Amino acid sequence: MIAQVVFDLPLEGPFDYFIPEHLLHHISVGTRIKASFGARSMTGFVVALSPTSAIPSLKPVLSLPDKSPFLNDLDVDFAREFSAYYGCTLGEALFTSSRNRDKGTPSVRLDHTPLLNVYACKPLEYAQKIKEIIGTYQKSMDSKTHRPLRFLVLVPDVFRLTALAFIFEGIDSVKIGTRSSVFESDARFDAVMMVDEEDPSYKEEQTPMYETRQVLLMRAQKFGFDVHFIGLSPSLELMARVYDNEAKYIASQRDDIHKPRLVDLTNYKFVPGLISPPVRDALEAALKAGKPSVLVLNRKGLYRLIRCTKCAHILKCAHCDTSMIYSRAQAKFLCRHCTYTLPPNTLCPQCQLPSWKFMGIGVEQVQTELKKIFPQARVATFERPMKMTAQKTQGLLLPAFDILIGTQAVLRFQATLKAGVAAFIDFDAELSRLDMRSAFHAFCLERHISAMADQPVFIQTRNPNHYLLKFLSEGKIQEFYKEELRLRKEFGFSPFKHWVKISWRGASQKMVQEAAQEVYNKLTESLSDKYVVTPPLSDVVERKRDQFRINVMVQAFVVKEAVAFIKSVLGTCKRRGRVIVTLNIDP
DNA sequence: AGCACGCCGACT
DNA sequence: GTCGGCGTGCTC
Repeated sequence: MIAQVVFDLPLEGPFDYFIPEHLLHHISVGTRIKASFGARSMTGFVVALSPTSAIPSLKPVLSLPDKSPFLNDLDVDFAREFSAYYGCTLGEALFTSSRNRDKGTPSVRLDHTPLLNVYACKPLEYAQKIKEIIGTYQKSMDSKTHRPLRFLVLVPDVFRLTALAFIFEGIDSVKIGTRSSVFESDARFDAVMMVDEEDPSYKEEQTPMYETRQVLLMRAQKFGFDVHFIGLSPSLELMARVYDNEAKYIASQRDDIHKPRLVDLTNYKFVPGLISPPVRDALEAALKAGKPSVLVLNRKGLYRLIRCTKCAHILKCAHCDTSMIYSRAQAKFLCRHCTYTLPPNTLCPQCQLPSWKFMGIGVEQVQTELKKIFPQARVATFERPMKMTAQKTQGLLLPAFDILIGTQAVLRFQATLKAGVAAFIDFDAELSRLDMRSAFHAFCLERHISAMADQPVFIQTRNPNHYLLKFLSEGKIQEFYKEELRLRKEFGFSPFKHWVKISWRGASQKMVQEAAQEVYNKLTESLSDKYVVTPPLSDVVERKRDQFRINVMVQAFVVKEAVAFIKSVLGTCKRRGRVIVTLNIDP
């Protein structure tokens, strides 16, 4: 008997191995095996069994690392689908979907049409909502014949993991996990609940760059379990399903999030210009009432640009194509993409002077201004420090404060912090980002900050006629979804059309350019009318950690078709030593 | 991907 | 003379 085996490599395979007599009855599709591959010994997955092989001389399966099969044929089926969608090999798909999984738990399938529910409610009510959903399953359960109920809850980050783990401590019918736990979802769970499914943390940023919601929906279809999405600002992908009657939308009865209050900055001339009079008055009132306030400035609490006053030279990172930023807290210059830092007494490389001018605004300037206006107030700042480990961050607590200034990182306190006043210092920065999702991101941020405050949130803007601000201030949430979906349809974005981003990176700019150009030429030659293909273009950050980056975007109706096409073209292209190619679906 | 093989240039 | 850079090709 021949085992067809795949490895955790960018090689399609499969590779044939003969099964020695003594292992014959222990090997099936999904079994993990050890075998020699080229000059090294590797672990692989059996993806098929065959009596014959076209390869004349075969190596043997050496050993089995597990007592029972690690995965089964259903898992291999799923991995096939996953690899076709995300453009990785079957081996890479099997290894990613098994990496964080308990040993010996191949997937279970039920012939059941999955229920898709979308619950709109506030973060404070999430735990309650999960309990309610569990309650409905307990009610409808046949107590005599049924096994114990089991639920899987997916959360975007460790903060919500620890918060929910605390609430559900000792309840072993509920398993809580982050992104990679999605691969544990199968019919052994009566339902899978996904919290804040629009959160960007759900997107894996390493290959295969999967989107957790997409994987969950793929698995629900394949394995037949119910899915309940719980969140305050469901994604457009999900709402499109709601409008198409593929998912049921259930709004919380007490949907008491206030409409925001717009502060049109063009109506005010105030010095120095960060806190407008209406926000200042509201903060003063909150201070008198002894209530905490939250100010959001979604820029790291640092000065954004450092320029020499003499020669206008801008201080840049030695390894990335970005300007350095200054941290008053750490008292040094930082690069936001790598670990490179420069001491505060750094001289201008051109004129050897230490006379830097700090440009742009950050959390620290707001803090300075507030201390002038309210000298008696306790002002705290919060931002996500770079390169922070999960353990460190979990232990991070807020000091006692009257006014908190923070980036969107303050959202990690949304389950516990209740603010009197909440305000966006510069909402326009959210809207002007070079990203087609910027309006939706701004919408999510506004909804979550609003839900933290017990009075209408202030939005400082110079652009009050932006459609997002119009809809928000009029409380027309569904209208915003419909407009955003209309735009996505018009410009061909998810969920209507999809974009595959092909990225090249490497130390040699020339080699990266050549590699991208070769693929672009072949893509446009062979099927130019079926797909829209953008020419090779440098990434927003041209060089990151000493690597040059170039992207090509391919727009397509059906992701799997486009991915298959792109992979076939990549296969015919010259393989350049130190240029790395990656695919990102709907980046 | 990673490892071997093989071909050139630079050194004890 | 040999060490080591890196381009090429292969892995059942």
